[in-house]
Amino acid sequence: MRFHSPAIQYFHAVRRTGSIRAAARVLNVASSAVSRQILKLEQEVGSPLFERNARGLTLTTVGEMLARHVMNVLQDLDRFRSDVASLSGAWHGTVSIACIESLTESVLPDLIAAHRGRARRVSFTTEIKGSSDVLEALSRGEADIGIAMALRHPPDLRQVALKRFRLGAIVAREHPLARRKTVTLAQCLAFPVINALPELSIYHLLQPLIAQLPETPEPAIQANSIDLMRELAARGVGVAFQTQLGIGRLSRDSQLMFLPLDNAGSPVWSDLGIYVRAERTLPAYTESFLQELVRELGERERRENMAYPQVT
Amino acid sequence: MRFHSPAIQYFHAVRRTGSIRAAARVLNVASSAVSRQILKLEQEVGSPLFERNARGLTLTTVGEMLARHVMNVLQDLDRFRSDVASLSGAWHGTVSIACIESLTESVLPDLIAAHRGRARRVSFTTEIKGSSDVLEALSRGEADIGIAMALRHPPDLRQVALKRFRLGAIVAREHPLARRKTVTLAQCLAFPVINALPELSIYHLLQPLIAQLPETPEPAIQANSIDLMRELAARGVGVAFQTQLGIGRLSRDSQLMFLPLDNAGSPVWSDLGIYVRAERTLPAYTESFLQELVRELGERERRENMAYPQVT
DNA sequence: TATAGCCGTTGCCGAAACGGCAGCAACCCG
DNA sequence: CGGGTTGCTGCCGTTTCGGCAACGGCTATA
Repeated sequence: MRFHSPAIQYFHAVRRTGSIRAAARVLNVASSAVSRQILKLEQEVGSPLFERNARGLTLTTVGEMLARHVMNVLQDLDRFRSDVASLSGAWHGTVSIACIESLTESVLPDLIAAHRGRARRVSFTTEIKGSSDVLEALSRGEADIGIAMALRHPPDLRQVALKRFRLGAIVAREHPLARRKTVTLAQCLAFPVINALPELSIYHLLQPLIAQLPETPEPAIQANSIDLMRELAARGVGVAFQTQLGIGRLSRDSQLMFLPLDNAGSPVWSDLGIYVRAERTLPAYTESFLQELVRELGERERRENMAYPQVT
Repeated sequence: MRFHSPAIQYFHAVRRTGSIRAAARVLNVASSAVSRQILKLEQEVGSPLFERNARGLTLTTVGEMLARHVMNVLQDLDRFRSDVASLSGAWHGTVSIACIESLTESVLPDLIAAHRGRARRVSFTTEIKGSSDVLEALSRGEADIGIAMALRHPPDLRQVALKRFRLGAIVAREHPLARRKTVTLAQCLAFPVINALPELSIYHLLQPLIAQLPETPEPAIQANSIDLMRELAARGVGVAFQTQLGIGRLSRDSQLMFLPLDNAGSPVWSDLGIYVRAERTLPAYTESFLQELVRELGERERRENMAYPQVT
């Protein structure tokens, strides 16, 4: 089912690999063929699509415009294929997800496992990244669904849903703070603290609040792995910060306590956004998973807000 | 700039013309070439795209799916072209509008004239149709922007804006009703009435209300032209029904009076929707006009509601 | 019932496009 | 200064495409 001119596919491969010869290897054709198609494209558009650097190709402005068009075409082709397939009952395809780390503990594996139980022939590709990398991967067409901190998102992405979760302190069961219902940031900083590095978005949530405090002691530990921070907190090394989403299993085992943060009487929110490329209609199997994801996150949001009502 | 395989373009032409030979004439190629491309497509998709009737071709279910994909591709190609053109400062293209008749008197000509004054190289195609035909033309990709009564719209269309205008009685200045501020339907029916035929959406707005009345006299005149109804009302032939949008000039000349309808104390609304194909990003010049259209209709809605406040 | 006018499809053949191979100059890095 | 890479370009066989003419199927009209 390859009814689009080879130039389209070749251009797409060259953009992704950043090199004509590399693209040719991926496509299993001679590099000369790829080179010629690119040149032909540039002639028809009437403007160069790539800047030829010594070590590969970079998109020009016009090239980026064409890349956007080609991405729309190829992604819509995928959707068409899945539409035709689902007509004959065969539901198969690959859902590609880019996601931040806080969902790896329970949300994502639970959902994927459940979905695979129902639709065995739908496979998944997941990639864990930082929030801004998630959005970037989505923009570049390397993922279908993106889950990230709800920052300002580029206009070519669409925010499907926005769920807010309370940020809280994570401490071991034996920790002195563990018997409190809520904690303030100042109370936490009296103890050794496990801080996130700037590449994690928790850093950007907490930093403004910490900066307001009169004194800011050195954190005991800084890390860029949520998993590591969680495990450290469970061993009583210090106080970590997370939403409850990220500590599912250890919380169920009662090894970890989640204490909602109280910032001058109001909660500290961590906004989670679900994103999709705006100029695109998703294949049926992807759309189906997307809706389950939104429903599940909504459910967790609801449950949390019942467990820790907003009025502290 | 034809970097999509000929099969795509041929398929599109065949779908629009409903015949291979007709498509070949439009495309300036031999009919055999078109036939072969269609057969090749069907082979690659693995399923027939058209049903061969004695007098032409009709899309199958799979064919409709491919038609949707092809439409997305070609419309997005248009947008890409306009993006490239606007990069070099040249803003040109054609905005294609499908619209119901009530806007032909002032809204549409005013807007188009103003826009052409600013962007001389943007041309327009307008087609006046009934509401459901407007939506259908939009779905088939025969228009970029659709303006129609806000019925339930198919899921492949997106409602960009929804503006509501008061439905009113239109009478000549000398008409006995002309000195009233508002009128009820019963009051109107005491006089000769110019009714819309079912193909106009006013009919479907008024019919339910008329049916509620104890007696429903025969209308004096039935017509399917808003222009004609307006001119008849101006000549004192009877009472017609319209929104104020459709009677601009004659109203300015004070030949016609607009009397908002009062239905048991509440106004009768006529909802106007602006529509666009959902799976599509508009070219810059089209988007620009669309925004002016939405702004202008919003402005008219606001002005009307000030002239005839909701509380009667 | 015969016929003229559509329709889509198919063989045949020349023309155009495509892809593979090998070799070119330009560049980076050690 | 070589060894590696990059993209580009003749040359040539293969594939694809399009035009022409003809065929069978169908409809409407005489």
